[in-house]
Amino acid sequence: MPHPARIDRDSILQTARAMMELEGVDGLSVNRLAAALGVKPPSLYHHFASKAALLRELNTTTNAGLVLAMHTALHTTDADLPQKILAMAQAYRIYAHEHPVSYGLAYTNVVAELRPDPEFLEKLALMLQVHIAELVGPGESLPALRGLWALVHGFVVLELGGQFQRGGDLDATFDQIVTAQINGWQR
Amino acid sequence: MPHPARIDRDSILQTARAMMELEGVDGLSVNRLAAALGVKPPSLYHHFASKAALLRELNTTTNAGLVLAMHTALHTTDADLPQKILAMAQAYRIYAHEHPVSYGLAYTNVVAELRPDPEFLEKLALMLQVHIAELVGPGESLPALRGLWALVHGFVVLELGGQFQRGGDLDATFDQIVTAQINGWQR
DNA sequence: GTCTATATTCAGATAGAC
DNA sequence: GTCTATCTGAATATAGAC
Repeated sequence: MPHPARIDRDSILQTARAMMELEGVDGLSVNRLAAALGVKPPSLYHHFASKAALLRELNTTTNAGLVLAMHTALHTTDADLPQKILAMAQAYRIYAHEHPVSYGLAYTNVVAELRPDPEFLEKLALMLQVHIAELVGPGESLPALRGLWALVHGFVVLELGGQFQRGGDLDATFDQIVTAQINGWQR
Repeated sequence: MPHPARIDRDSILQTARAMMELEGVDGLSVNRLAAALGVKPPSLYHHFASKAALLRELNTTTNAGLVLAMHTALHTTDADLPQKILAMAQAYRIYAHEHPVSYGLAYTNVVAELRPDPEFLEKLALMLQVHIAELVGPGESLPALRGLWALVHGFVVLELGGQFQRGGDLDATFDQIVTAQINGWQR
């Protein structure tokens, strides 16, 4: 058998993700990806229409990972409401730390072309919004959700970008600022 | 005179910035920049050692612009402390809106190579921290500063990235969440 | 200080044989 | 489904003449 099937969508995505995390978004080229898979570049185009399509799939995976992480955090905590929200924020941050390059691809550098299925974004958003609504009332739940998302996202991006140059306990800071944001809405 | 001086550092930076804002970071290539300046690519290398050096200067300009915008906002407001902090946050956001691509280059995609002089970052940080310290006390001023920065940065990046898909009055939301963060620290 | 000309490398993508 | 072979284009950067 000269050419048995050696790759499929999953193995491509997995390798692409690993390569991206190791060498940055720019380090992920079609040529290099093919080489890492032991295959020639044209083969990849039988599985993905374009590089953009591949990146879009990677972003979908990232969002699914975020949703799962938060879901798990939520259901392994039976504390009060503010604690549950904090637990989800922590899970989000941890996931971003574990996949910094993937997270950056999905949420900074945002090119419309690479935006994943909006359905996933809704899922992610609603999961948090439900609990926030309990805290601040349904009328304020959208701005409150956005404030929390902005806070968590901003913190993660700044710390991953090395912008907090004066050190300090960033884990503790994260908990403090999330708590402050929650408290600020409750009064 | 066959070859009079036609460009200098300032004109290069100005044109580079405009080109970047119009066509994105990837639209700014050395070749295209030279063409826009009516000059050939090699000429640029007499003014900047590399493309990275040029981008680093652009980032320094962005940070200087942020500092100036916040400084101006601060000194044209004589309200109480929370209002002053809000005014600075608003000025930061407006500046980012006016230079979205430059802002993105400076604060997302952060490659160490392109990081501007840390001195500017300190300036930017201290300006805010002084006022935050009055609000929360000096001991908490660093985490509080970081929380505010994360919130503002995160909000700006998400809105510029088109991630707030459900519409709404984002100006009002911004004021609300910044106020919530400030209130959360005051209790 | 700018030019012409070019080196070098790499990108994403495709045609057509097997 | 994978291959060989190749296209096309663009990128950053440099040597050396004027």
